[in-house]
Amino acid sequence: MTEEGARLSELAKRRGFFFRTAAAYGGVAGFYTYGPQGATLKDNVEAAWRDRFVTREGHMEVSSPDVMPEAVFEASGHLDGFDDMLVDCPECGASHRADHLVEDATDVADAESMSPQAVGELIAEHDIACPACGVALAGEPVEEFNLMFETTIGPGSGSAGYLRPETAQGIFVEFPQLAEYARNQLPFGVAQIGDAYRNEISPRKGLVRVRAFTQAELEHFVDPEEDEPPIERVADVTLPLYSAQAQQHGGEVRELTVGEAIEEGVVANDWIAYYLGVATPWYERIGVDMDRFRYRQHLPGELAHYAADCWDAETEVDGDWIEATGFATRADYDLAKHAEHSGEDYSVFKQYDEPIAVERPTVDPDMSVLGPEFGGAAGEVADALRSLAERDPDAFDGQEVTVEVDDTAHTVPVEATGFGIEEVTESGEHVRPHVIEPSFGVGRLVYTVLAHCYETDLVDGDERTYLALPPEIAPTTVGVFPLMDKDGLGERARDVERELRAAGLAVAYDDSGAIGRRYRRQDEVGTPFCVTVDYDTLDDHTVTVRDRDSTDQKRVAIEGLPGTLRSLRDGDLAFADL
RNA sequence: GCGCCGGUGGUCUAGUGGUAGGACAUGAGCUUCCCAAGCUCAUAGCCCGGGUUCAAUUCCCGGCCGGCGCACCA
Repeated sequence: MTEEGARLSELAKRRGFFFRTAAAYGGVAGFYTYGPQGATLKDNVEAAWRDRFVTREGHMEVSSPDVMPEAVFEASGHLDGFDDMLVDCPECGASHRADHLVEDATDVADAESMSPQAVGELIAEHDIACPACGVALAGEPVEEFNLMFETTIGPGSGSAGYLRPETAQGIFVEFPQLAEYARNQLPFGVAQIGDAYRNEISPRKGLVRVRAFTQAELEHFVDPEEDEPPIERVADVTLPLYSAQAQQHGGEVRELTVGEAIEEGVVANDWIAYYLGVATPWYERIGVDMDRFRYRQHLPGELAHYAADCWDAETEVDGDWIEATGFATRADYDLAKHAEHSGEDYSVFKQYDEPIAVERPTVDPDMSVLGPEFGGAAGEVADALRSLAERDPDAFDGQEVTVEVDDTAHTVPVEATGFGIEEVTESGEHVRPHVIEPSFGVGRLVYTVLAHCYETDLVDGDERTYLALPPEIAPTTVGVFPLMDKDGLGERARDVERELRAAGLAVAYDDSGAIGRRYRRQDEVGTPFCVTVDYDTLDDHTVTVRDRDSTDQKRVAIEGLPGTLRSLRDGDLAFADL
């Protein structure tokens, strides 16, 4: 780990932001516990997200269980698609995707859907060798590795359940209920902040790749034909865009406004462009250094199979770019899958302005003919006729029509099918919404903010470390100190502390050691303001308020202090204007 | 999952085949009093298991954890 990451994890552990889980038992890779500072910081980031992406957008929020039954992930594709087949080289120990080796060496196109045994046999048949060292891999076991954590629901063997690998499925699966709640009116957005779990092969880099992590996801359901985002609200926001084309041809990040990006077609999807415009000021609001930030478009080969386009918000920490958010278009992939697997209706009914008349082929089979003719199969023949009429009305042009039921052809005189063209009135249609998905990794944002807010400077010749966290997300808003803990100063300071807490402020009280040391303690956890009770306080009921970033102090009357500090926290008042 | 390197108080580290020393931090006290001052005292450590040995924190093996590289990251 390079310097930035090292000093960050040192500070995080020492000051209670985050640390390895269950270190007493040797720890466990890929799991981190947020300490007192970190948990509050994370809460504040989530609150800021909720404010911007739920409350102010008028979306709704849900909270679904972390464990879902197997069927959900069969439908979503995670059960198969989240499964990697690995084969290890006996010589050099390199680990390879077995299905990829087979696809490269044979004309098999979709080895991923085959059984591991079958893939192993193909490796032997085609004498596939280790790409790293050339040793034959025949006979080496092909092992499946699914990135989902499995569990059982209920006693005994129970039924299979999985910890969700993304919070999104908890939204998609409930779509019928949520659409009903939204009174079947598109567009609407459903958000969820919650934990997701992936049994990563190799967790790395502190909070960046972990096995249990918090996502803040928004699924915005839109009518693909009609709905347009309110681009004008964000048209002037500047986006640092690193397009797929730029990545492939040695280009660089381009600064374009949302309006320009759409105009030039750099961001093809207006909804994605809209959310990039919403998100950009938000990152700045929570303390991301926008000079170490970019939007990177997925390369064609990187795209998920359901995604037409995807942009990641990336932040630079330690020389690496961290994927902090994915802005994806998922089209109707998930809703279609759940509709297919569950048999439920994952669409909304869109009423036309005016009902329209349409001609529709219908059949009304004469069962007194079909019954005697086909016996028990008569019902199925009738169904087959109905679906044929829908698909291919021209089939009924002749004297007879033939349908297949269970591989048996049945021929029916057209006049017995009751075929006709009927004029019906349609008052609307079923629309399957498309989904725009901004998906935020909360832990990665917390990590970024800590890294980007880490500052050092000199105060009276002494080096100082402080976290320049925005007051809104700082875990503690104000430190309260008596200049000395005697002559009644401590009691006065306790009064101030109580008053500030009662006003809903996050307060840290500290009376240990010298005043300078207490300032430095609060600096290191990013507390933006400190209030000190001194001898003047006893006479004139004022205190000093000290600003973290400038270390400047101002005298402020105790009366009105809670309101002043709240205004400072909420950004309604700047310290310089005190 | 593989390879290389590593693991000593809360943190950073010194050192050793005979179980450890410092700095910072923390707590108590004195002192000082608006930016990590000083003094005294105190708390606190050799990742886990097995082996070799009279004796293992030290050497060997395995595990766990971490860093880096490879692979992986719908």
